[in-house]
Amino acid sequence: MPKTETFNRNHVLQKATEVFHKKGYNGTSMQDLVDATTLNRSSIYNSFGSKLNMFLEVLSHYQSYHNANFNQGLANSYNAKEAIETIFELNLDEIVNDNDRKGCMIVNCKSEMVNQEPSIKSFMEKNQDRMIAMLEDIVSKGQMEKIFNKEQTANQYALYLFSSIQGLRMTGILNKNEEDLRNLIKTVLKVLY
Amino acid sequence: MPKTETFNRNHVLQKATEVFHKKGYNGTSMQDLVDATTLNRSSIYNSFGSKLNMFLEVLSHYQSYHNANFNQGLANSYNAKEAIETIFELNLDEIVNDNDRKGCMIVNCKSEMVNQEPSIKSFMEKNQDRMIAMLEDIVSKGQMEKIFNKEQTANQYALYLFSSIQGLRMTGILNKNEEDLRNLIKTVLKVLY
DNA sequence: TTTTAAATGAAATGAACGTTTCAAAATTAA
DNA sequence: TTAATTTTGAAACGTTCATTTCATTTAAAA
Repeated sequence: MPKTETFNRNHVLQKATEVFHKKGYNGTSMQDLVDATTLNRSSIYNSFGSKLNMFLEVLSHYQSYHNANFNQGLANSYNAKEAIETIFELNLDEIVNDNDRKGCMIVNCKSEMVNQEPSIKSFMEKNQDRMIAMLEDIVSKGQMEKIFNKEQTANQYALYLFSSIQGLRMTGILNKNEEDLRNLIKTVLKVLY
Repeated sequence: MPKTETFNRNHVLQKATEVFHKKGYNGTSMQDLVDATTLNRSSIYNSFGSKLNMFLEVLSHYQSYHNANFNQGLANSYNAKEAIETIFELNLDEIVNDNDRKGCMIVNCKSEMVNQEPSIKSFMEKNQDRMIAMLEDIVSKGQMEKIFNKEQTANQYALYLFSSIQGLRMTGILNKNEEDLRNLIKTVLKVLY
């Protein structure tokens, strides 16, 4: 009986992601989203409820796209050392290909909205927990394989790596010199071996 | 002959800094600034020209306040190791005392505006150059004193430290556990010794 | 005291903001 | 074809945006 949703929700989210990533939440207007998605203003509100709600979906979309990328990289890794190096390599790729210096959308959003919007704060807390759990898992395996030292706990190293990734993403906004960044990563990882 | 500027420009900048730091550039309205400074709307435009121009002055104000803090810390340091530790300690203090999780205003602004506003990009490039030059100088001294190793150049270590500070500030937005952060800093600095 | 320029107050500018409304068009299942 | 429901278009909502205007008030230098 009903007319079913005709537009491709993922495609719309992708277009919305590009705008939000480029301009940030407060810098993006509803008109920007109408233009980018070529959806009608009413359709956006019908389907997403509000600008904030759409942004939250966009964040999840961006996050799962990233995770898919990471998981594929990790699946192809022989051991913990390679897994960690893959994570940093994927981040490096994103930096080098980020021609308009947008940075990581999740890092940007954390800096823009955590202290303003509880739903975003909660998203970021879960994101951090998940990231650290994943890193801790890898480090832990590396320590059992004696590839990584045990001078600090896997959890401590995980927080260190999480912090280093954020630093790398911030640094990569202005410095996209691949040699510099590879060296930076090398220095970051040295402490594990 | 003329009536001279009666309001305290530094005090006004301080109040404006608090708003911009809390809400970000796009999240701050002219009304917010009128309320915070208790200056008249016209006076703000007379004295600062535009919102963007005021923000640029605010950034410099924030930066020089920071530099003063850092320089005092550095002046009291016996050697390069202490100097670097002081820099991280001062950042840790700011994180722990940042009750509303605003993060570092310069990091936030970099993530919000570098790809949108050329004047901000230029500010951030200069900021980065200055920071790295300062860090390189300290590392270089530490290497001469044989307190730091020479496995990487002073410039490479400086970029690493710059990146680590940004990571620390991003991490400190959600994680303000002092033990965690001290451990993180310890891990960051280990590679130098 | 007069001159000069800055600070103020309050209102207005027009554009943009996020959101709502609702009738018309489109599409699918019965 | 009919009934059900979503998408669309376009306009409008009231609010807020950054900025301008200008007459008035203030205060210091001449």
